[in-house]
Amino acid sequence: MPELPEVETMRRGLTPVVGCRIDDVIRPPCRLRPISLRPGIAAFARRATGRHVTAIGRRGKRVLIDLDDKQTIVIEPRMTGLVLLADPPGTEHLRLCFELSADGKKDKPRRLMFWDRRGLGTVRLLTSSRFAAEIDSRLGVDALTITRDQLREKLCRSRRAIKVALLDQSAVAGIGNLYAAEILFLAGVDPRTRCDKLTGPQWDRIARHIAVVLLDAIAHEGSTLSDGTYRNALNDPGGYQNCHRVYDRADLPCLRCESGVIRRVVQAQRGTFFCPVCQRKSGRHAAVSQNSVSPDA
DNA sequence: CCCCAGTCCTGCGGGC
DNA sequence: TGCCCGCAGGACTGGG
Repeated sequence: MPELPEVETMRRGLTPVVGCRIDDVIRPPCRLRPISLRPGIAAFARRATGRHVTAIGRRGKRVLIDLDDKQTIVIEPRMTGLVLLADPPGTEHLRLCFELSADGKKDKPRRLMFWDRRGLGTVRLLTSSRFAAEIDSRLGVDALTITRDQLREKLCRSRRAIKVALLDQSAVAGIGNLYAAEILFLAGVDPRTRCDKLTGPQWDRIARHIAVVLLDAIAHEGSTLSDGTYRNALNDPGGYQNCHRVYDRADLPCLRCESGVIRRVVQAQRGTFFCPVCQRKSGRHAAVSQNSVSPDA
């Protein structure tokens, strides 16, 4: 499931597309239900064809492709979407193709593809005013740059559990289910703790470990789970799955304390993984920062 | 406003 | 062996 580190890795792999011209936008034949595409394919192709790509960006879990007339293509991979320059894992889930040219420049990609096994992903072509209305106004500060004070100000009055609040993209953009679990583990905070009950030191540790975990995951090029779906733009898997401390480790011993057993509970209909020993509600337990399991050790 | 449940979707694995 | 059902969850919507 692409979260911020996976989408950032996609973005970095897509930079060769900058300078390319979009020659056509094609929805390949697909027996499955079509993904959400706005506007429809005819208007999408008409508005994008002939435009040059000026930048590849990212906001939260969305890939942004800026065009030379201030339009932006916004791709949301959601659960299983991939943005690829290399050939996709298979053609039956290929959802959208951008045909590219580069005015004789060598080594430029000829196609950019959106592949999505489950089809929950979306692709939109937005004008700058629509971008402001649909992206800027709805997403919080990007998780990679949010400060402790911004995070605390945004959430400290909420009665939601901190794990649920971290998934709210209008508060902080980019954290999903997997990284929320890893962040709260390293911060030593029980994921069920209400935001309005968190102490100052706990906010410090949460904010610090948002950056620690996301940067470390980007350095490993994201997490490719056991279903093998996630791939970067060149169809290569990430490596951070080998660094997970709690996610998908229910009933296994805690890698840090070795006395706790990782628990799985359900919060807001999503699985939450945590160590009941290392992550106590009292907050008395120190963050996991001096241990070999931790990235900042 | 705040928060939760339901919805979309496909592939996979457990149970029978 | 094969079928069915439940589960996975990001983002949005509707309702309490």
